[in-house]
Amino acid sequence: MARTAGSHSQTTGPRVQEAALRLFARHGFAAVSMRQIAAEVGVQAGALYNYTPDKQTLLFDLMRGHMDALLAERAQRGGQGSPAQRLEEFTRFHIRFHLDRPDAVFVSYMELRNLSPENFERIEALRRRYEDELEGILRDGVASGAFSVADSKIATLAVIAMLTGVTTWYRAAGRLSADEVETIYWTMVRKAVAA
Amino acid sequence: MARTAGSHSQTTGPRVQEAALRLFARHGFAAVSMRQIAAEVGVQAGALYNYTPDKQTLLFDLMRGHMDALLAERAQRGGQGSPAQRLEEFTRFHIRFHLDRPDAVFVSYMELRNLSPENFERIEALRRRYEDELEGILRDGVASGAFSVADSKIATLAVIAMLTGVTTWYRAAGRLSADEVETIYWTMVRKAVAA
DNA sequence: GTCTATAAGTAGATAGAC
DNA sequence: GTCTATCTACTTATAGAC
Repeated sequence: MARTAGSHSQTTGPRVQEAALRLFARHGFAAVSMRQIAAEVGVQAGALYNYTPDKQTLLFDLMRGHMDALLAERAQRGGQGSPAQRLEEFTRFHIRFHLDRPDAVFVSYMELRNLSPENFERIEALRRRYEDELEGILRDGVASGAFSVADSKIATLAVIAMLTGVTTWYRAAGRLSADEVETIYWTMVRKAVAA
Repeated sequence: MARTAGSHSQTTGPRVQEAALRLFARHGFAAVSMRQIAAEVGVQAGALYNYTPDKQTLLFDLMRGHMDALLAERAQRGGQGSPAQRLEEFTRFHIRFHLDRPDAVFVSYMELRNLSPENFERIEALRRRYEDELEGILRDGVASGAFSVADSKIATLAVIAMLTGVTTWYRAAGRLSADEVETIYWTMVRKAVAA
């Protein structure tokens, strides 16, 4: 039987990552034991060490994978058009990307404290690259007179905080579709930075 | 020598709470042991149990204390004036209150997962009361024609997420005073919900 | 109120059989 | 590649001396 399109891999490596992501999101990195992850996958704890040298690296790999996917998808969608068009595209992309990966978002924002200093710096560098793209859009809009913000860096962080907050309350089964949510947030972002 | 005004209590109970708050904020509830808290206070681990029945209750008391202080300060400042005036007051209050207590904010938003189900529900009820006040302001403004938002509940959560985000980057030693930050955020909030 | 000592259980990680 | 077994260290919480 052919593998179902879009189904998850049946090999153990990816299943370890999926189980760890789900458990870390639900209970927190420090509260989850390697034995719990192993039980979720259906192997014994010792077997996990075929796939990660230690628990810290497992966390780091999850977070780096999330940030890499975020930046890779941004790179694909070349920001074209006016600042307002680019801002709308960024806003809708950010919401959609984050709603599609609630566990990865949760872990990537909540478990920064549990990264070793070196790993923390690597993740922060990736996050800054993402923020810099939004700040560039805002700066361009200010330069062209389309936008007005007192401080482009603060506006960047404010917009991202507002948009990322969707993940704390959105449920796919709720009264609003992802598309409706995007439109509501885009209206607020557009007005907040308007000239 | 008289006790310095505003100095912390010298009794052990409050010092346990302060140490726990600081350590939970820095490393996370699950990653901090009772021994670490005791070492920070300067006693042995067993002595902590004179001040809390268990670690879970210690966390809950910290979070309830934070929410109680938040609601108590709101109750003092009766929301008077036009919706726009009340929204500005709420915005400035929220930023100031949260910047004054970075550790309590961090713990209260990050450690919800580590509360027992009963304790989680109690904290959530307090948080909803706070959100409801902002939603009331937004609803009143929409009714009077001063504001325009597509969905008052989503606008409430979006504004709070944006404002609370300040705590992730603000440093008292940075280039902006708390007052300047308040003004920048108020400008964005005002425009985002403007009619 | 704080101490020392300890109970009873769990943690991350490794060794070696299969 | 997975298992069982194990090492060492640490966990929360309690008991009883002072």
